[in-house]
Amino acid sequence: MDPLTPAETGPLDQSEHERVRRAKRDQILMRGIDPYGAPFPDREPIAHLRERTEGLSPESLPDPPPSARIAGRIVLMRRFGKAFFATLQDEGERFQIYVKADLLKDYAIWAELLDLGDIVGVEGTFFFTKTGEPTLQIASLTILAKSVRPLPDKWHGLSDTEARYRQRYVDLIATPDTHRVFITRSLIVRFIRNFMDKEGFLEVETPMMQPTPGGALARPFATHHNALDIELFLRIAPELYLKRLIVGGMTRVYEINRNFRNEGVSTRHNPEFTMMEFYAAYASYEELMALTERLFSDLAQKIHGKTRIPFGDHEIDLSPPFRRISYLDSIGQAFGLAPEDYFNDGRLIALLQSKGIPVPEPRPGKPHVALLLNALFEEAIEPELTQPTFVTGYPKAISPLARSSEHDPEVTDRFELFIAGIEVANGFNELNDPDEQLRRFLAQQESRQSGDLEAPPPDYDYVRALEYGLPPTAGEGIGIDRLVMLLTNQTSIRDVLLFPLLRPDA
RNA sequence: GGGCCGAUAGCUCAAUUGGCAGAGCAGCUGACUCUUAAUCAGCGGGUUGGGAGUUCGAUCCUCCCUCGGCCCA
Repeated sequence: MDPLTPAETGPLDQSEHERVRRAKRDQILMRGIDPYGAPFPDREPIAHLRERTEGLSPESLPDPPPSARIAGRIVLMRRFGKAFFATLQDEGERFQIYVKADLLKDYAIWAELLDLGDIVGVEGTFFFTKTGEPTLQIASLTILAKSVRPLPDKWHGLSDTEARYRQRYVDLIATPDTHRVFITRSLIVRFIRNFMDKEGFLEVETPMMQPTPGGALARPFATHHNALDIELFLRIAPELYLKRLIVGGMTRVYEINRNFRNEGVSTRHNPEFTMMEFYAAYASYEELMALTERLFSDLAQKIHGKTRIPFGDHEIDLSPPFRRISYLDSIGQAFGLAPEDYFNDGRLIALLQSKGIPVPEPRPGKPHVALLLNALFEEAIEPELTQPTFVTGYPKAISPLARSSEHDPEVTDRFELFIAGIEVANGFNELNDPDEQLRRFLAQQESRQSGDLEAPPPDYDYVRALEYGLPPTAGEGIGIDRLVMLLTNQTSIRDVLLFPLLRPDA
């Protein structure tokens, strides 16, 4: 094999380390050994070997001792003259192996040509070292992949955040905690599916590419289908499709999948994120709040073994019931505002000014009063939403898909759940009057035409579905990434996404 | 979009007032058959993110750009 030329390697730089490792790889090759080995079947996961040998001690070691066949990446190596210890890592778990010259054919080759980062398969017998470390004494060794790049520092690992996100594979090798977060993430999602199934919900999958994006206020990503020659949008929410299913007679449905919103990135936002949406016919949003409390406390039990969990500098108590406050009344109480002034623009502006809070500029398509209320809410209420809190009683003006309350037509039967100041869930009684829905769509279209790019276009087929009759239905969305953040104590969404969106490397 | 901070060897980090760019790990050579961040002796390794400017002289000061982090919108 001819060495690659710089023109061929392109942006893949070659350090001295890499040249040395490539030379070692070539020496392995020259001995007739494939440095990128064949499959290694029937290997036992290291975690399993650990479990299997857990109860053993040097005194209770059976004769003959257990044997094992494991594979993994060499992450530590301690060489002596005619023997070496190495630590193999497999699925984030580590196990020590001991290789002796008088027990392994070709010992000299491996002692010379193996590097940190190489992946090997080994067979040997279990024993305890003098210091009591469970170890596998190796009788055969196969190289499965030669690594030609050096690993990060064995002690400090990879701490450069940018490198951790761009080269997640290296982060996963070097940072066992990263591996653990994503194992936990998988556990959480599986637990939620199980929970929803037991609650009688049917898991469904609805289009991610939609001709008419809707179900949320956000700018979509646009794409194009060549064969049909049509414009399509990556979904901003599955909402309108899921409610079509309720019209069709599926009474309880849920979907866990990706949404895409063409907006900025932050510690809480990634343009693609995972959401669970679910809808329950004949139910009310109060039932969903109760379900959410159960789900969250069960999850905390499952992941932490208790409902008080650490997050950043706080301890969050996820045992039900969660605190409930009213959006409008909490603002009213915080600022001494009378209910008849809740929607009084002039009064709200005066209030903001007297508190030295910047008065939000009117924006196309948004009722100004909604922006004013939101400014007050963010100032006085949001900072106090550390412990789980359901905020209810949102004004109709900021809830275009929610049904108006029977008691007060100005507010909707809606809640948002805040934990650690993060909005993790949003649910409401769905609007099922087709004519009212059409009016709200048309109002959004007007906003759109006056420049509000987040207002979705009308979805006439959805209105037609409502005309067939949508039973009274409660629906909710739970941000899975944010929930995983809470349960794994990660304060940035990027740390619970394997591959967060970054600007391409220069 | 705005403010603040950061980018130095493969990795983790230093570098005094602007004066020869260093250490640990990793690598290479040698010793070592129970180490575990192995140890001991020796050696090599840099476009200081990119560009421009000031200066006798720039990792350091100024400006522009790229990428990232945190906070704000």
